[in-house]
Amino acid sequence: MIRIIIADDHRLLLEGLAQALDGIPDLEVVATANDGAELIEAVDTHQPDVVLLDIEMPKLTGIQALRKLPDGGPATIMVTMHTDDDQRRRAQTAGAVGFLSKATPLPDLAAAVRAVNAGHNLLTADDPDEVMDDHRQPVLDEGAAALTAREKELLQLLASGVTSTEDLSDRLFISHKTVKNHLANIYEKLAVADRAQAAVEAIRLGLHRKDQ
Amino acid sequence: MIRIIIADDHRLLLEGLAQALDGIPDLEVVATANDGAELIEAVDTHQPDVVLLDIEMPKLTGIQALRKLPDGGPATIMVTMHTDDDQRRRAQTAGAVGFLSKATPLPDLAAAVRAVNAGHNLLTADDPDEVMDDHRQPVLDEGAAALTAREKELLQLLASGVTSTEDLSDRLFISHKTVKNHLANIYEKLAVADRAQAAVEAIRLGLHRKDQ
DNA sequence: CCAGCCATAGGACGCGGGACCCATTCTCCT
DNA sequence: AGGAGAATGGGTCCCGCGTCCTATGGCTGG
Repeated sequence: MIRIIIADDHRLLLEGLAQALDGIPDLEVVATANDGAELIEAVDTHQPDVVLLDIEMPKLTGIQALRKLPDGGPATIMVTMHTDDDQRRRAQTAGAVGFLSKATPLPDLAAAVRAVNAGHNLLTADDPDEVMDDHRQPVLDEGAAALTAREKELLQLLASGVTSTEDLSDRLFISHKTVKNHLANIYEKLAVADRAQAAVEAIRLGLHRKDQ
Repeated sequence: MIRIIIADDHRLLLEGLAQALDGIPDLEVVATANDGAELIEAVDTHQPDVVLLDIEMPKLTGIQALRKLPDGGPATIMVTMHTDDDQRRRAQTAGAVGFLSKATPLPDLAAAVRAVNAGHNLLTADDPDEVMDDHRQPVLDEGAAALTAREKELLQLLASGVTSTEDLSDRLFISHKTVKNHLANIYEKLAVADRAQAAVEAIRLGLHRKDQ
């Protein structure tokens, strides 16, 4: 479990990102900070593995806060609105080991967090993309990866509250028997015993939202 | 359930915020968009109740996208980095009914979403703060509010994948019969038909993580 | 004090769900 | 050409689940 602190003065980003990262199995957000001063205190209190730090912040800017962090402290990734080579250099000089835009997709951020936690410096690496790729992990476990398209459709319905064989067969335009066959296959792949457990698992896997 | 679409080119904010809002029982993020063009399409497809729209976006700015939305479409709240009276006026002229900084705390955003969904215009209201305060608490279904402590315990187990009457009675140290009585009461209060639907509903209500 | 609610427990009943069989048709990959 | 897997549909069997009804003890508020 990688322990993370996020610092950003934009609370919507801060609170949203905290919840999103917490939802990733191997990541844990132990604290959040609204400005540089709070960050210094939170790092001291919680001793995180990784810090995500916004460059633009009131009171103490990200770079200033970064300089105040102890040597040998947490690996720090700067997060910024506009990517700017000049700021990137200053971040590196101040001790950052990563530099990402706020336009980065969430899985990339997660990969970067794992990479710097493993000791990599994404700012000095020969091939940062390759380092990142090495720390991507499949979102789904192997059971879920083996699900067919039709089985996912059925799971989506289950997770949205369509639970009876009758309703499922109506929605999918197939017979009761076929629904029960699909369900039996799903139970085996997800290692569950009944449709209630399958629904819970489907939601955990994020299959309840949007198609595909 | 208030159906929401979020548009922002900063994916960390977009994906984080989407997950955070989805965690609120009466809110549902039905789609996200990375730019104005995607937003127009997503609104057409999903017909949301409320749109959260970043002002600064590539291709089509928030204001431009807002103008392209149909009259009588979703209530739109502009979300912006730097609060700027000039932009606020332009947003209002273009048809926005709310205007918030990205530094707004999450509960305030949720309150604003509920307020505009209820027909309020936060830009023209006499006392916007009072309108917001009136919508601060999530409107939980009355059924869920009527759940007893024991029923919530049972629902937590259900939502964590303990689904058979046998397992439930073992975990709660009560007889099979009592479990079935509790379940029947839960079904009535949540207006569901079986334990699979109850599990889905329990997760939606946020009863799956930590106690209380 | 007693009415009302909650948690507990039991009995009886009918239907649906899950387990284990099977077959057919397609598509895709080798 | 052949094989693997996916999607479809069928049959049987039995236990579990959901429904209805009843009952008792404990707590609480009017």
